[in-house]
Amino acid sequence: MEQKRQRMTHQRSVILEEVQRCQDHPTADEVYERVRKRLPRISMGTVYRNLDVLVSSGLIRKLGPDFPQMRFDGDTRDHYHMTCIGCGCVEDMGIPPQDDTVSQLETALGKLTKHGVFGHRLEFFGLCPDCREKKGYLLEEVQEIPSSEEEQEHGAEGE
Amino acid sequence: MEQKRQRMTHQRSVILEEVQRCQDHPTADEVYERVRKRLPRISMGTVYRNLDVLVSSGLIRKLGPDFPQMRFDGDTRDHYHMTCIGCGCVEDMGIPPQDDTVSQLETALGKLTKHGVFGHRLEFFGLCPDCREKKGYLLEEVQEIPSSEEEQEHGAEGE
DNA sequence: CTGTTATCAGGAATGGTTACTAATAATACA
DNA sequence: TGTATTATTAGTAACCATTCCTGATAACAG
Ligand SMILES: [Mn+2]
Ligand SMILES: [Mn+2]
Ligand SMILES: [Zn+2]
Ligand SMILES: [Zn+2]
Repeated sequence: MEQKRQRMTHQRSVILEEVQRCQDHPTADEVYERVRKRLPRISMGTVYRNLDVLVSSGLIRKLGPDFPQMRFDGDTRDHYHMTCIGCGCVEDMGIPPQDDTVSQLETALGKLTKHGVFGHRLEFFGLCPDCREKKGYLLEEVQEIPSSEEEQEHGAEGE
Repeated sequence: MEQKRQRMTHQRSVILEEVQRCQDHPTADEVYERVRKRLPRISMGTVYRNLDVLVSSGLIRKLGPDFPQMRFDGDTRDHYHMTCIGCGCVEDMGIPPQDDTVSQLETALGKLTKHGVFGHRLEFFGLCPDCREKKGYLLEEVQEIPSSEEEQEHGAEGE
């Protein structure tokens, strides 16, 4: 399973340039619109394909829904969730959040409020008990799937 | 604009029961499958409609992508983002995260690692400068849109 | 009961994304 | 500098989750 080496096409480099140019966070169709001004014949599929290539080679990052489906929770109390990157299931965190950490976070948030921030969300990624049992998972597949969620954000840390 | 008062239909109560029964976090189609065992003629549209009604009346919660589109970032350095609940844009947080808060968070995370957690994501919600300018926004529309993102999760706090 | 009308089932439409295919062009190397 | 190999392309169809539309049904106020 050797990775086929990839070519630098005109389309790919233009897409990269356009994503890097501004410091905003364009959606795929916004990238498409920008690129189309320079390459009027480019297709949406090419944009999506190259964005993925660029993400997996680390040249850009993907922000976005980790899983596209909405989920519902009959428990309306405040609690944290862990999304399993193995199977995509969502579990309540068995361990209650460290209160001091959270309150520090909220204190920091308070300072940010005057800058327009008034809410946050903290979510966890990991492996559910079922997926943990299927050993070797961590070593094999984990690197592939979450090229978008694993190391993606800010504070995400490897073990 | 008085809200039309809602009826308690058989379908609605069954959907509520099924979401509340287990403590997992079903997707809409999983709810559909469960409900269908009791109401074989129910339709997917009914499930979606009622899930939304139940969410907005506070009986259940919605977890899920706040915005369904992926976004891309040409800046691969670690940094936080704020999603504007007014227009949906994503901005870099002007203010760097408080290091002590983040390190505390990661310390707490370390403890969780042995429970299968090995990553997290922290994102912020707020109003971008453009939307902040359109005053009254906060008072008018904010309550409607984020019935799902505003107070939804764990640590989300009002100002 | 009865009239009003919120809600229903069914199906079509939408939006974002991915998959397929024959044609094209980037690169290794002769 | 050709030429062969094959990754990549444009275009289009398929996909999936969700929303919208319709005439029929049923909840419930009076
Ligand atoms: Mn939960
Ligand atoms: Mn950014
Ligand atoms: Zn799992
Ligand atoms: Zn905005």
